[in-house]
Amino acid sequence: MNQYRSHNCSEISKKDIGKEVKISGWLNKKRDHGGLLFLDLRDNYGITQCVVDTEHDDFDKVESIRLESVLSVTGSVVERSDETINRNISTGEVEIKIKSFEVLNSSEVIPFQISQEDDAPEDLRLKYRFLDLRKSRLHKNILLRSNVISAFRKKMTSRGFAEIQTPILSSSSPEGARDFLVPSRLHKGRFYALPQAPQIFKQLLMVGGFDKYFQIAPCFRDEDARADRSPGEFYQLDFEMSFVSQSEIFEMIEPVIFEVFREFSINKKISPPPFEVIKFSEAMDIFGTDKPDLRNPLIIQDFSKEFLDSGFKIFEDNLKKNMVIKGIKVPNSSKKPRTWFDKLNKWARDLGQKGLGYIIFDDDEAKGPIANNLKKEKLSIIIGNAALKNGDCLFFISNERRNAEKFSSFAREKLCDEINLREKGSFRFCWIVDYPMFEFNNETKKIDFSHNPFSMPQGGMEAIKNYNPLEIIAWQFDIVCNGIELSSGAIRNHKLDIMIELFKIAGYEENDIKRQFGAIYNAFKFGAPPHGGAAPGIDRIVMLLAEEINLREVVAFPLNQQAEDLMLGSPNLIAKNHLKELRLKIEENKND
RNA sequence: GGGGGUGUAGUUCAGUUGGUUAGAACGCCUGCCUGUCACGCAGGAGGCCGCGAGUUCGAGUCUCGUCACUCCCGCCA
Repeated sequence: MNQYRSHNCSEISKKDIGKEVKISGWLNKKRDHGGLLFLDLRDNYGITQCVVDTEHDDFDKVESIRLESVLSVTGSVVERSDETINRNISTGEVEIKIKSFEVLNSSEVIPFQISQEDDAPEDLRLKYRFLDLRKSRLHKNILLRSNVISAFRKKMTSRGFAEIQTPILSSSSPEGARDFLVPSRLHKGRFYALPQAPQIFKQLLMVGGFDKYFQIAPCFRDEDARADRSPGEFYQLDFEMSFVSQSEIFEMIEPVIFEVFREFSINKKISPPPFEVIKFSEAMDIFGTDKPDLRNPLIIQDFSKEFLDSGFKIFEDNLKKNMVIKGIKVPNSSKKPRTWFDKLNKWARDLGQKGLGYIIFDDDEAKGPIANNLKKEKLSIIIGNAALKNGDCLFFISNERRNAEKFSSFAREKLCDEINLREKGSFRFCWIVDYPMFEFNNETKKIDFSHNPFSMPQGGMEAIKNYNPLEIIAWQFDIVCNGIELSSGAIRNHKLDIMIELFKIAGYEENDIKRQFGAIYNAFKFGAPPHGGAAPGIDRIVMLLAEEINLREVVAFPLNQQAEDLMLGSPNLIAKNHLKELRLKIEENKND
């Protein structure tokens, strides 16, 4: 028999009545009746109530044990009377009458409550993460994460994917996010970099003939945090396949994701495969973003044409300045008080817009300052094109295209929540496809890669020869769920001549590729198979499944927003001799 | 790098137009209590009101600065 327990804290039941058992765990709660004392013992699996009364010689000692101490209890399993059964816990029909006990490790007074939610500040929770992890919500999240990862492993393995590790000490890449650097002791002045993703390695695995690769891959990016973006590190279900088309990648991964969401969510409506496919350009038009939340029924329409020569001076002037006019129709809003519209207007101004104009449609007529200034025939065209019905409002955003798209996507979300239109209890997946290969950089006035320089352009060399670079579409795609980007992927470019042409467009010479991406350049001269893949973000998937809005709630030991570990105190200062060995010197700056 | 929010007891919060000794709940300590499971009852301890200036007869409250945390923008091919 195990030294510490015969059962865990969730498994003792009526069938054990009369048995002598031993359990160990944390003292979750005490209820002291003076002559009678109840102790709830908690472990990873559940809670068991133990009871002791003054007949026991060590009653006073038990009474004085502090919450969250670890103890083991030996005693007999006793049936509870009907009126004292606790239906909330699995062991609620029985309790343990304590014969003997041992405090295995006592606890000081805890800095925040564990047996009940107490909204402790996050920095305190992070400092005492080992206590925070005992709380049922976080504990469940971390176990969920474990189960999700394990399910992904099984599903990928059963589909013939090989799990292969790639290096953590890798080399800095010139494009993309800032790297974390690791100084080399053996090579003065040289650095490793932690991989932003195993991108190059997985492509080289394809060149190495492995056909189907996956990995639960840590990725490191030295960029600022968001609620859904951990600073420092995060995990992806990284996978890559040879001899596949985009649609075959979709067919492979859709059921994997669907099944995981179905297995690990309760009572949720989940988009079944095949997922909706939306072109990037279409998404930008309708949603103003390439990560639309499809639970939000509102859509964005363009009204630039309608406002030409319309009589509404402000928008006419904007159109002359090459701006656009976007509209969002919102149902059930015409009866909102004036203050509601004023607040929305203020909200828009706070976000740097000139305002948020609107037409109210009620009693079969359009009202409000914009409607009053519009020529009649233009107004009826707008009403017709927006299909306005009584009760609707049509909100307008006017700005330069990029800005208008971005803000209208915010407005679409804001208005949806204002009217409470968001579909509840569902996971809505879609693919965003056909990303442009290049984009025009307004600052440098040059053409840049818009997404991933290693994606295959649709149409291959023909497209490069026959189209304006900004019209070239890449075999590049994202998976989006409820407005969160879960994954991006691509059919990779495995042809060196095409790659050289693409890099030329972006202003690089062949030698630049050779120098910066030497391994790929080399490998693609020796028989690279056509290949492609993607990398769904594990943290975000678990976050959605756990219904958390912050990534830190699904990571066991997260960094805070400033990328510090408040428990270990990292990043920390390094001893002089350690630095010396690495031949590093810290430059003191007066401004620091 | 920039913008917003928050900062009062161990924790969550209240604190009036600036005005006596800064309150409550939970937690902690002490006592009472033999069927609780948010146990109950009584009492007690616990405060650099984030920090620093300033205005004022007087600042938790007003002003400026600063720090911490958080959300967002930039950034994240």
